Amino acid sequence: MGVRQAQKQQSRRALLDAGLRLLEHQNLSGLGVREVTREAGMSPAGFYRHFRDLAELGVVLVEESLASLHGLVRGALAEQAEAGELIDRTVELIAGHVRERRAYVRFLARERHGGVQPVRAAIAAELARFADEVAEALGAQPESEGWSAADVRMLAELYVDHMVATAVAFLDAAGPADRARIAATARTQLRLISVGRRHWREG
Amino acid sequence: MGVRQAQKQQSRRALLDAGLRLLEHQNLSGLGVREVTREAGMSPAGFYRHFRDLAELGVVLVEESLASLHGLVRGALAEQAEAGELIDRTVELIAGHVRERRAYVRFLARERHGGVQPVRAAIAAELARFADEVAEALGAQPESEGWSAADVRMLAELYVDHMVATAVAFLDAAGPADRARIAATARTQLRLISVGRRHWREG
DNA sequence: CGAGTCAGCAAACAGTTGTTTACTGAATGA
DNA sequence: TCATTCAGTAAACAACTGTTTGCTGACTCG
Repeated sequence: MGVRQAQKQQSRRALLDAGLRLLEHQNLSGLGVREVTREAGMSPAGFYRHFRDLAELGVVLVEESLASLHGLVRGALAEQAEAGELIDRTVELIAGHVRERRAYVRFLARERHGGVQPVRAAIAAELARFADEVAEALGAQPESEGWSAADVRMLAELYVDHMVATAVAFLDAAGPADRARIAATARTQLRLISVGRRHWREG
Repeated sequence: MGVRQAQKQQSRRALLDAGLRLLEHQNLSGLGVREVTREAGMSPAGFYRHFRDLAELGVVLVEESLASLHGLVRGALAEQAEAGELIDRTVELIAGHVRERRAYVRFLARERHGGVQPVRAAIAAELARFADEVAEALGAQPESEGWSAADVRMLAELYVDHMVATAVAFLDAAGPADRARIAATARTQLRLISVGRRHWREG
C-alpha cells in the first residue's frame, strides 16, 4: 500500500476514533459531521472523502464493535470445561471485554435501539449471527441431547440477551465492589438457567 | 381547578404528546424544542412555560411510561395461579402492553441507554423499583422457601431483564406470525427459568 | 522529469437551532 | 368592576448545522 493510501487510512481511522470518543457521551443521531471533523482535526468537507453519511460511519463502528466479540465467545464456547467453571470464565470474559472496549460496548448499547435505522439493522443482524453461533456451539454439547433445534435456538437467544444485559450492567458499574456484585448476580443467573436446562425433560 | 389551570394542563399534554409522537422515530438527544412546539402547534417560547429542558420533558415521559406498567405487573404477580398459566398470562400481558402503549415502550427502549443522563437515571431508578416489587412478590410465593433475599432479588432482576427484552422483541415484530414466535420463545424461556428455580437446591 | 490524481482545505450557501425580550389579552379574585 | 396575573406570542439574537464549490499541493506512475 502506497503512502497515499496509508495517509487516507490514517485519516479515516482518526474520524472513526473521534466519532467513537464523542459517542461515549452522546447519541449517534445527536452527532454532527462538523463535530466529528473538529474532534479529528480535519476540515468538515474532508469527511465526505471517507463517508457519505454519519450513518455510514456508524455502521463501520458496529462492524468493528462486534468483530472482536465473535472470536472471543467462539473461543470460550469451544472449550470443554465443567459447567460451573465455564460460567465463571464467561462472566470474567464479559467483564474483561467491557473493561478493554468500554467505548464500543457503550456505543452498541446506545444504538441498538437508537434512532438511526441502518445502524440498528446492522446491530440486529450481528446479534442474530451471534445467536446462531451460540446455538451451534450449544447443539454440539452433550447436554443438548434430545433438544429440538428450535429449543436450542431459544436457549441461545436467552444466553445472548443475558450477555448483553450483563455487559451493560458492567458498563454502569460504580466501582470494584459494584462490579463484583454484578458478576456474582450474572453467575448465579447463568447457574439457574443451567440447572433448568439439566432438568428440562422432567418439566 | 380553574379554567386557567385546565388550559395550561392541556397545552402541557399537547407538548408531551407531540414529544412522544416525534420520539417514535428519533432520539431524545436529536429532538429540538422548536420541533416539539411546531408539532404541538405552539410558539417556541411557550415551551419554557412548562419545562426548563427537553430532558425535563423526557423525565416526565419516563414516569408516565412506567406508571401504567407498575399496576399491570403488580396485578399479574398477585394472582395465585398455576405456574404454567401464570407464564402464559404474563407474556400475553407484555404483548398487550406493547400493542397499546407502543410509543412509550419504544421511548423507554431508546432512552434506557441514550445520551441524556437525567432520563437514563430516571429509567434505571424505575426499573430498580420494579425489580423490588417483583422480588417482594416472588418472596411471598411458597416456591421461594429457603431462598436468601439476595437470591430472590437476583431472580427478580432476571425476570425484569427478560421482560424488557421480550417487550423490545415484540416492538420490532414484523407481523402476527412473528409475534407468535416471539411469544412462544418468551414462554419457553420463562418455563426454563421456572424449572431451574424448582430444582435450585439440588444444584 | 512531468502530467495526472485526489485528500484535504477555506469559503460560502441557505437553513436551522436554543433562548431572551417585550408584548397581548384572557382568566382571576378582591 | 378593575387591577393583577400569567400562558402564549412574535421578533430578534448569535451560534450553529450539512453540504457544495473551486482550489492547492503532495503523492503516483509512465
